[in-house]
Amino acid sequence: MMSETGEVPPIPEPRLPLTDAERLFIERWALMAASWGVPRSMAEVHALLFVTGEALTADDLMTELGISRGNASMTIRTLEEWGIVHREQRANERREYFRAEQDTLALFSTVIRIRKGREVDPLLSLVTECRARVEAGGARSAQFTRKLDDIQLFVTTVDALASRHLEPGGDGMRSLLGAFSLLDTPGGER
Amino acid sequence: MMSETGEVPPIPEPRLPLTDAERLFIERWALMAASWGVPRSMAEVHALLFVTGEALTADDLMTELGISRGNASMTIRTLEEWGIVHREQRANERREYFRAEQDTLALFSTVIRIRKGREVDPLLSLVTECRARVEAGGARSAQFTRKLDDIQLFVTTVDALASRHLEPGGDGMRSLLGAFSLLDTPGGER
DNA sequence: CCTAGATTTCAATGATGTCTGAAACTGGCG
DNA sequence: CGCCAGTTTCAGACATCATTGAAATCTAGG
Repeated sequence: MMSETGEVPPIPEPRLPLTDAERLFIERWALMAASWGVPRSMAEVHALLFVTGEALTADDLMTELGISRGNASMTIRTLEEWGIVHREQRANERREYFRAEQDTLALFSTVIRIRKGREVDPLLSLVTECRARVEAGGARSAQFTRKLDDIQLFVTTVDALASRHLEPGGDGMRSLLGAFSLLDTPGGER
Repeated sequence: MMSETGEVPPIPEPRLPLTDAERLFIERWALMAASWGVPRSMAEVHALLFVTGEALTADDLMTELGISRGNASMTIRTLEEWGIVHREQRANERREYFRAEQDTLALFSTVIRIRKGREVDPLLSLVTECRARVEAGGARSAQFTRKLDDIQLFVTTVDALASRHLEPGGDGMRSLLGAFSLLDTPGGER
């Protein structure tokens, strides 16, 4: 595929000389991913794509990060499902290239949306099911109901916020951060 | 307080007949804890203490949840460090009782504060260290710097919010939820 | 100072989830 | 039609982390 012309093919892929800063970023990003419940190698793949902004092949990922082909494949699929990595096809090229979402705030927005779905939304069905089973008679039922009310208050507020500012396409994240700064300036308490 | 008179001491501990709703709550809470990075048995212990609101002994926890003494001990220590469970000493009683924070929103506040420390704050040192290493010359250095700027914007905003509304003692959580509802009503975009 | 009830610690075990590597699959090209 | 570059799948190896249980430690009372 690169022997097409037969002349001066000395530099096959000048895409990937990483700087020190970039390497550090990848390492730390992967380390943090642990406390996020994200597999290390998945975080590495994403960090590499994110930080370079380049379109890379599966082999680039494998050699640069020292992971297996199978791992790279499955990881990329997941990243794609999350919507933070996209496939690209090059003319006259069989193999696929992968590129990461470059808008940092959109990335955070996506991550938060996914985690809200995993970690906050289930609380709502918890509340619903528990409500269906509290018998008014129980000694602790009043306290319990109050707790359920508070949980629901929390979840619905987060929900409203998310559906307003965290929708897939938009740049709602930036407006959300803006709104927060406004909240901060008045200096209401203490 | 009920064996005071010395007569009819037939029921040693009437603290713990759990209702169906309470049992369900504990089960689900523990299940969700998995996606939170919290050990299952730790979530169970906390859920039991939280949902009943009673002061329970280590043995209560062990028999009700079917966990070992060692596990109960270490788990309680951690919950104590997080500030959502407290020890109590009863007069004329050697063994300790444990009781959970009962204010639901204060609980969420604590959880969010802890997770921010684990998951958001490290981003700041990542940014700082990376900045120290970007050489202005690199081909991608401009893009990289922009990303670092955005990450820092995100972290500092979250930080400001947290230090204003999520401080240990206060009921800042309620005011935060209130502020969010305000944000929602105007209906700025789309 | 000793004893007994209660708690903490920690090495060994068990469970859970990630990663690898080889085999199966896909689709384009000679 | 069959080969080849590339991609996906999956069973088993491996690593990580929670949990146990017994031994060490602690503390109040005798």
